[in-house]
Amino acid sequence: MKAAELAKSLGTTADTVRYYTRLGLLKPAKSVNGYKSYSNKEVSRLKFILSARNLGFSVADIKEIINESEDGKSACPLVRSLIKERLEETEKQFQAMLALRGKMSSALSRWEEMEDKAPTANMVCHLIENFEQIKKA
Amino acid sequence: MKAAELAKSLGTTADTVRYYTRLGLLKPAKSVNGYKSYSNKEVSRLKFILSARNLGFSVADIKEIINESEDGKSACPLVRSLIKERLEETEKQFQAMLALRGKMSSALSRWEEMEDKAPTANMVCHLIENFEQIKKA
DNA sequence: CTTAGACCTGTGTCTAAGACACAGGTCAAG
DNA sequence: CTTGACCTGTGTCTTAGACACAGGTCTAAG
Repeated sequence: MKAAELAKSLGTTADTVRYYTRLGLLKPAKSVNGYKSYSNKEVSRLKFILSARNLGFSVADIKEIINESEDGKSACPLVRSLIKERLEETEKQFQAMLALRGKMSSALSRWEEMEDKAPTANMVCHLIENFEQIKKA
Repeated sequence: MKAAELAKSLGTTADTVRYYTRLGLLKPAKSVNGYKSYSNKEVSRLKFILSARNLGFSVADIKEIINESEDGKSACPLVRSLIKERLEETEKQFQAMLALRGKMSSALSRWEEMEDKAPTANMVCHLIENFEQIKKA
């Protein structure tokens, strides 16, 4: 099985397959022609990686998880602790995006009623430069 | 004014100042000793950049905006159209994060009641591997 | 004047997770 | 045997700075 076939069978790209292979998450055999040859084991391995990515784990997390399981240990405790961390990060980013979205949207609606101004020596764009101040007023 | 002074006066880092300088957004004079020397014009320029970053513009956007204004044109139309784009992107990312947060949080709570399992030949971690399926059941 | 130490410099490299470019290899149809 | 479609591995690029590092500057003490 070639990289592109594996990729297509799981709905991802050959570049992604090659990336995981470069990192050592997939370990294909070298086929005769020098191409990498992926077996059924790689299919389920990739399926696992994609599921984990989908749940918010980083590739580094996944590497750690796989290493643990390859040592014969249960990865479950690690998995639980990692997702706790990732969820906290996600929550922070989520709040940040929420705030940003509000700011952007309020800027957009305010700016639609404001006139254009030419730049001056100390002003690039009055829309941006006055935004925070106006807000306070 | 040295990079670190400029940075501190606006609550950012010297690395950030140097980064913007590298990109040509700040154009300090060369001081005698070879260090870069920032004037008051750079202070207001940096203030502008930080405000724009804060509103969700990318550094590339800001470069574009500054170029427009340095051509003597009003950057306002560009600014409005850029923020519209950025807001749409932010909205998409926001929805994605919302969904991800929900998925992660539901995974976490479910996994806390599930037992550890040792890995098998075709299973790295049953928590992850069974998550989507269980959800459907 | 000298020296120590604190602080600063510019430059180069690193990050995540692939996407993209590219020179070249493979392979089926003709 | 050749054309063309598709594939390969490798190297570089992306964001917005952070960090490392060898060395320069500057102030205070001796």
